[in-house]
Amino acid sequence: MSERGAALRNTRQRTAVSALLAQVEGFHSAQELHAMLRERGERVGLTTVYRTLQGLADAGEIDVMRPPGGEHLYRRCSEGHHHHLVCRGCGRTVEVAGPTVENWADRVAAQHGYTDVSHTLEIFGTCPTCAP
Amino acid sequence: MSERGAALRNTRQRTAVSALLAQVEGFHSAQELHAMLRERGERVGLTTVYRTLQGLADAGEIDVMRPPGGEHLYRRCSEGHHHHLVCRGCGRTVEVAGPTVENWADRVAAQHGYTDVSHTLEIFGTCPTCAP
DNA sequence: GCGTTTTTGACAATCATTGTCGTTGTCACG
DNA sequence: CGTGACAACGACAATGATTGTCAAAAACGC
Repeated sequence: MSERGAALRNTRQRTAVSALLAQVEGFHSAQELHAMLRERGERVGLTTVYRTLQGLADAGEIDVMRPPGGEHLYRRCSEGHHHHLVCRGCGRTVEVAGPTVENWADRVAAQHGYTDVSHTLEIFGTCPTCAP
Repeated sequence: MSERGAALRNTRQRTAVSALLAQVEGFHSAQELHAMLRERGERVGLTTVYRTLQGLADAGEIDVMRPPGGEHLYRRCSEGHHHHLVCRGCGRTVEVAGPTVENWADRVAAQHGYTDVSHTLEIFGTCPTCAP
């Protein structure tokens, strides 16, 4: 077990998960994605779906959101750093980029002497469609 | 104040949890807090600790953080809205308030027609002490 | 092809959190 | 001060997402 380059192998399952993520909209839980794969006739184990998603998340190819509900949600997102504006009602998600926040967070952290800074930010609200 | 029906009753257990939170520093999980109460000789059920913490969180008297690790962490914080700058190494936490972010988040949400906006923000970094 | 190494996947295990429900303590009102 | 209604407690069971296990299968380099 060398810590050296993982050298990820191309497998049918990994391809299937990536392909699925490229097609679906919005956030989905690992279990949902697993169910979708089964509907499509792809035989992929739930364990593998979890591991593949973790790998993709580590590689920065997908975003992970951990809503209060409990399940982790995954989504294929645009490359750059960004955040999410999520509707409480229908779950519709908008990607938002904010240099303002990035700078602010970095500056505040620096003021306290913190280095190697990262942050997580989620905005929740009610979208026009779901408003009463 | 109003008729807000909760009508929370004053119980020994609730007092104990509040008192403990007023004394400890930093974030602690429900299980940790429960263990501390037992050490102090307070007999409080784990279920009650969970429910009390939830109640306090709903009432806005404590903050909840859900780190990737999985456990929910609770902490008694200052009243106003603020965020946390947490050290990855030692967990030391600094409260930071940022009108900048609040305004930005509200504005962005409004631009997309979202109402009833809230947000969560955590900043992670390495504090001076833990830096190499 | 061949052997090595990674990956897979069915299943069990983990573990924080929530539900249950009979008992107990509080508080309001008489 | 007594009493009754009802919230809160708490031991335990249940839930359910995620992770660990490990033999079997697949991929890749040669």
